[in-house]
Amino acid sequence: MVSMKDISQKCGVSIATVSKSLNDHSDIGETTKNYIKKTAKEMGYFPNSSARALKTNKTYNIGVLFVDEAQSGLTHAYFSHVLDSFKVTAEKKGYDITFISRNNVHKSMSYLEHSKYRGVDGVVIACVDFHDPEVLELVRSDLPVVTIDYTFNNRIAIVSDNIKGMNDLISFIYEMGHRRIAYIHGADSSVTQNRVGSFYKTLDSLGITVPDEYVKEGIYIDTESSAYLTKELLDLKESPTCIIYPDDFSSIGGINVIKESGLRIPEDISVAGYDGTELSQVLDPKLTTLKQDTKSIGKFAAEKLINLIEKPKIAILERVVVEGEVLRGGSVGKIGNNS
Amino acid sequence: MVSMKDISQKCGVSIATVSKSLNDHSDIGETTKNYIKKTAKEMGYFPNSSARALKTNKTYNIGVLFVDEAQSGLTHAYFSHVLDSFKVTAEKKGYDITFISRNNVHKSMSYLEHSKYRGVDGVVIACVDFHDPEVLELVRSDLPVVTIDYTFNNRIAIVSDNIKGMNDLISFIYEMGHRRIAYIHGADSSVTQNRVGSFYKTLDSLGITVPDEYVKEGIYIDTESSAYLTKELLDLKESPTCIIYPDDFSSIGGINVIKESGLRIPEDISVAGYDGTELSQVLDPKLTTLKQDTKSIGKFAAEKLINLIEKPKIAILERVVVEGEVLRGGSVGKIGNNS
DNA sequence: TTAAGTTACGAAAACGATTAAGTAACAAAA
DNA sequence: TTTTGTTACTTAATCGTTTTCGTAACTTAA
Repeated sequence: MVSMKDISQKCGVSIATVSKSLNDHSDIGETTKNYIKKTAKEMGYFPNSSARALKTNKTYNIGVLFVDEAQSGLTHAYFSHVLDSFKVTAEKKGYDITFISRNNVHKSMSYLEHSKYRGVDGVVIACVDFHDPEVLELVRSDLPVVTIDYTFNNRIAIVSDNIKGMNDLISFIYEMGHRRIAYIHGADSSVTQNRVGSFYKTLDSLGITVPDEYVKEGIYIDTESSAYLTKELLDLKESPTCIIYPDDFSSIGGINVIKESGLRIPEDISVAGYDGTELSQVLDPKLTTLKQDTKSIGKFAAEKLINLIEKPKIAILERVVVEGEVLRGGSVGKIGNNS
Repeated sequence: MVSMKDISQKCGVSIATVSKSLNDHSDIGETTKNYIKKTAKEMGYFPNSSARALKTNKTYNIGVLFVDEAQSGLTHAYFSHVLDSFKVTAEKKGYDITFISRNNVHKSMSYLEHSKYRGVDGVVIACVDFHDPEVLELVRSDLPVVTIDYTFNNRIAIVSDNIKGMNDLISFIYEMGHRRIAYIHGADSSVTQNRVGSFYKTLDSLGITVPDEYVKEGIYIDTESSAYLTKELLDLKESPTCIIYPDDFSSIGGINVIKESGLRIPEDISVAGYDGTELSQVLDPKLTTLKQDTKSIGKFAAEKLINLIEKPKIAILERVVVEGEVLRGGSVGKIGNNS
């Protein structure tokens, strides 16, 4: 690789002059500056990021920490969409992204240590177990951090509005005439808590009391549990007219069970998902679901994090709440005037 | 961060001694070595990767280049699985991964330049347009490279065995009694060519002539085109008894059309996908598909690339072909003895 | 006793950049 | 004319490592 030294020799100036020219310092003459820039380009110069990082303590690299219960890693539908948007936004601002993990050969390296080792300028944390001591260590460190879908006291957070999301979803289902609404939710987490809380609150404000049997704990992205729990719901004396699933994918488990028992969707029973993945829109009938705005979430996360990195004084500690949108698929049907 | 300097002061030795101790050089006494290692651990020392990279020209960082037609980025089902496996394997060997892209703020930076700028030790290339001049520049460079699903002359390649895969898939379908088999394939690419080629060859060797109308060019991961083309197939005077789709996801488009036209799967018509994603296994009936061994592909890619990086002399130029497996779902039904 | 060899460490240069401080050369002000 | 101020550079230190080359101190062989 061609270095500043090479350019300085070719141009007959000092290395410092080259550095300052390329970084547009004001104390270099216009002609020299242009000449150097031109030769640099001609010679195919690109800065050595390691050298620059060593000196400036800035890597233009952002760490991504993501671990989920299912170890689905990058294949996680929701996260991969958020990450993709994050990546695109970050790259536009000159940042690359690197994964922070513990698979590392340096077994003893914690997330924080890994981050410091790589010298990332900041870290985005998503979908992990936020009670993990190592995650807490990272959150409490002096590194710029934004969290996704979880809020810490002194950290910027980007959260999907699960409360409004669930409220909107249920309101739509209610408007369609449903009064017996069941909810198979995912494993316990702050996201789940918000959704479940909102589920109860919304129905309560609509004057509906939810039987205990209507709320069941399932597993995210798991069709077996959703299938099993759906059976339980169908076997109830008074079974629900609509079932909400933890997410789009797991709704398929329920849908299959429903069809097997000879029921039709939405004529006999309605179903709804959550996430608004591509999948939900190709099912037949289309799945009614709450589309989380993964694009905005990823974009905001990147913007806020980079802002925090570059202007730590000005950056404000905020909690950005990103609203979703109800996708009114045909899987939730209209029920007669039995208001 | 604590540096070698801090350790050297605490231990009363030179920086060189610290460095050599931590790197297990033979010219340091056992006692000193142990003492230094112990203090290093106590002080929470971790090497500064930038400094090390600057000096050694080794970053323990691998670049990942992935661009697909659909710009689906990380959300690409096949690729995200391959990448996840790649990532896990690489991390186990102490390598982190960084994405190589062109979204970068340094607009003029090519893939190769980006790679050199970041100083990645090697690059894995997948699913991109392998005719892109920039990709070629990278492939022809002096950087260690492995490609996935495409073979260059002087490069290690890991390829999914699309020829055998399609052969196996069709053989199974044939065994189930099908003789009129249609194939909606994806956009042109070497992967597609292999599959289509194998499709024709296999059927030919089974003594079946494929009518031109049975082979249609669709789009990967696209349900609209698969739906549209399925309609065309159903409208034929002599429509196929089985339709193979570009991939699992797009098969849904076809399945919906089939159901809408009142046909049952597999009683009236059979369908098959390709990939073997989770999705294929939760459809009802389960989709018959060819499961590509994404785990092995990612793992091999990482292993071969790291081997090439660490032992460039010994590493052999090979083309690793990874076989898939037919998942015999219920979507392909048995047809009577009309051999 | 002396030469040669071994062991265990240190000094210093180098990787490629950034930047504070210094310095010529020249112009403008007093 | 002298002082002061600009402008346009250069020098040199520095970031945290690695590594080559020395070099004491001690051991062994002659």
